[in-house]
Amino acid sequence: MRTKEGNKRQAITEAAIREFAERGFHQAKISRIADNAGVATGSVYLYFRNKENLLQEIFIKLWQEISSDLQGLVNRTDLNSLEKLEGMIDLVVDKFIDNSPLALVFVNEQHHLSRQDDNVISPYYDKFLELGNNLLTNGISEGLVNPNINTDIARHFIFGGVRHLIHLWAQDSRRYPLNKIRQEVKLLIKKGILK
Amino acid sequence: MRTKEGNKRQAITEAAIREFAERGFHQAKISRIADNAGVATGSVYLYFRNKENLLQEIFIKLWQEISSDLQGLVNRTDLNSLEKLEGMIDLVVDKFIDNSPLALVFVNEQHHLSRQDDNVISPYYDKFLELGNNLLTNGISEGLVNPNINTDIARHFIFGGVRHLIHLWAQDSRRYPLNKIRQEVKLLIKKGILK
Amino acid sequence: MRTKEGNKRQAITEAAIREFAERGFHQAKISRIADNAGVATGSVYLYFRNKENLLQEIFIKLWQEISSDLQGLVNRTDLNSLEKLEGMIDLVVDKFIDNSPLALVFVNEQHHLSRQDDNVISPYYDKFLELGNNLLTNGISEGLVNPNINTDIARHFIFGGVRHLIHLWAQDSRRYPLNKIRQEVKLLIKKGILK
Amino acid sequence: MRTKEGNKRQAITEAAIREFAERGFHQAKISRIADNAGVATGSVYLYFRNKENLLQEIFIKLWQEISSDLQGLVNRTDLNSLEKLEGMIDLVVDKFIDNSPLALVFVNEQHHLSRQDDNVISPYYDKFLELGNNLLTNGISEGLVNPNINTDIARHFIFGGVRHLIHLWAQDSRRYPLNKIRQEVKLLIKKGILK
DNA sequence: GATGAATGAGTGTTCATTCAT
DNA sequence: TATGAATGAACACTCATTCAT
Repeated sequence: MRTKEGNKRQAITEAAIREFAERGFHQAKISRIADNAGVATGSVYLYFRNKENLLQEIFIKLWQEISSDLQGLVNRTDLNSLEKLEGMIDLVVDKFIDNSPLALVFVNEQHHLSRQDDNVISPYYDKFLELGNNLLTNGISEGLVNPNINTDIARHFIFGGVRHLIHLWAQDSRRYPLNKIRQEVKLLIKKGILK
Repeated sequence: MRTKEGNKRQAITEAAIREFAERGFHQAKISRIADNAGVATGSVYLYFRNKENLLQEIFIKLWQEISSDLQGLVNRTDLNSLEKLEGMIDLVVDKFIDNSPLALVFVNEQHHLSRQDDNVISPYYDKFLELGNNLLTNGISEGLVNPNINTDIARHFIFGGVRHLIHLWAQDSRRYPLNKIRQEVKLLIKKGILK
Repeated sequence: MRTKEGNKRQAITEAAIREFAERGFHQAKISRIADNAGVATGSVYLYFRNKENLLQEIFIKLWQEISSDLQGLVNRTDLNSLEKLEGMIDLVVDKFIDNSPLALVFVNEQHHLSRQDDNVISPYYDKFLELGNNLLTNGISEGLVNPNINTDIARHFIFGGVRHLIHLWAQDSRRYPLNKIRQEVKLLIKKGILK
Repeated sequence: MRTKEGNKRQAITEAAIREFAERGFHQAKISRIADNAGVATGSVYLYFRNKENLLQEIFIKLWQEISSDLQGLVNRTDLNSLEKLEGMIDLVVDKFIDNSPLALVFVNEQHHLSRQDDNVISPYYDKFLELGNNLLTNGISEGLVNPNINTDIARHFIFGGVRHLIHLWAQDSRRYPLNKIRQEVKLLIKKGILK
């Protein structure tokens, strides 16, 4: 069945996410993506410059959505820094909860992009992590966060931990349910690991 | 420059680590690895079955060393669970501290191997993480660790956080010095993020 | 020179026959076949699975044609066994008479295929030789053929003799003209070697 | 076990015959030949110029032996032309009867040599076939052989038939016992196929 | 816009041959 | 002579990308 006109770009993107998730960027074949999207091989190149760009666009869209959601979170005045930090975690988790292939791409293929010269997603990424920093810094001001921690490192530690747990979920969603992960991470942040 | 006899395997391995770190597995060229190792292209195949196996052997050696160091740590009776947990972090950090290309390979290319049928490193990996679990469980018994945490998730959270920080260091060792990372991670575990 | 559209498979096949005839299977280069066919190297793989399969398809086509011609011969009721045996010789000779490279491939490369697991041509080959046996057996019944001969061995003897003579012709068509070979073989079969 | 000194050349030759018979010239590996001969890879090159030459020497030795035996046959005065023709068949059959790998090499790999510029075996081959011609010609003079046949073609027909039957034997010695082949071929020559 | 046949650059791997020991 | 580790040329095959239709 031919995909509805105008939906081709979307269909290609979705097929690409599944292909990249399943095989990794280099084993992914444009022709298979096209097949699964219900379009001709050549049509992929009407919407995307090349294979690299196809991956890039997936990340751009993902980060734009995260970024947009983030804006709403930042603007809320009814939440303190800790609650906003939790909000960030929810936001990321919710982004993947019904799209585990996207999670696998997010976790496994980001380093392909950072290797490129024109790292178009780093602005989003940086902004995201900068907010993490702000929240931790503000949290210190608000007396919520331990003032002895290095906020730069702490945010990356949390990001890395969450990223890895999302990977586990995407591979084995039974053993590592995303909602349990979300809950446990918040607990770890709030209560710490030690007694 | 011809490499000293008997060092060829080692020279190839080291050149491969640099190549894999710099370009990633798929962009890595056997001929460039051979060149940089000072051997002929064909010589790579005297020591390694194929490109995949070359990567695999790098991981096997790395995990064997970690595993061996781990054994010594486990057997110590002068350390409590928390100290052993810190020891695990030191152990990983020390493994990479003078070999940032190896760190990049470790962080970026592990998923190539897990995709393979004969995942020869997962026994090491599993054992490593199992120890993390044991230490957290024992830590609870010893009254050191917060009994409300899910130890399975917590160990992965810590592993992911450390892994991500090592990646940052390997890319920008000035901004993220490994010793600072080590110190901050221990602090985060001990004191938690919140006040 | 670009080959007319739709003729590519045919052009590749013909170039392959010439290449295999001239150099033998292992010295044959896909890139040279493609060049001589006026197509790109990769295009060979649009039509043939691999080099082996390219040879195989040449044999399949050849044997299918022989098999088809054979069917017509078998069904004729106006010929006795001896005349049909002569018909088989004509049939084989006519298959090669304007295609000596094909003859060389037929004679020199058949053993590559028989070495393979999926010997797709042996059904044709077996059927062909089975008919030889039938004709000799019937010939005995009809009182035309010497009843003391072993028909199984005799058919192979004739086949081998013809095959070898075709080889000679393909190498030196002046000294061993195909029509003369055809005529002499029939004479040898009919009159025998001895007086 | 190391091969007795001075026997290395022989051991290599025998291993090569087995290897060539089993895999064909191009799939044959020098290193495997050396292994099976109980010598080092490099040692093969002490006795043979290269792989091609190794095959060549096998054929030279074979044809020299045939040639030598042939000499004895030619010189006999107690045999008529027909008996000498039968003697040629016996001579060839006896050459292979306890060495079927050699037969396979003889049948399958001869065309590798003819492709070469310096066809060192063709003198032997030509001499052998020339004798066939002489015997048939003399046979005509003696009133034994059908004077209407083309002796040039007839000798090749017989040679090709015998060669093909030897191939069958080498592949399936039960179904096509060499002594039966010998007997049937003589019968076919003497009595002809037709009644 | 859409197609998919055609392109051809790129590379992992093999193995005959060499040569330092 | 003998070794076997080392060499490096050679090539089948893949697949991202193009372009005539």
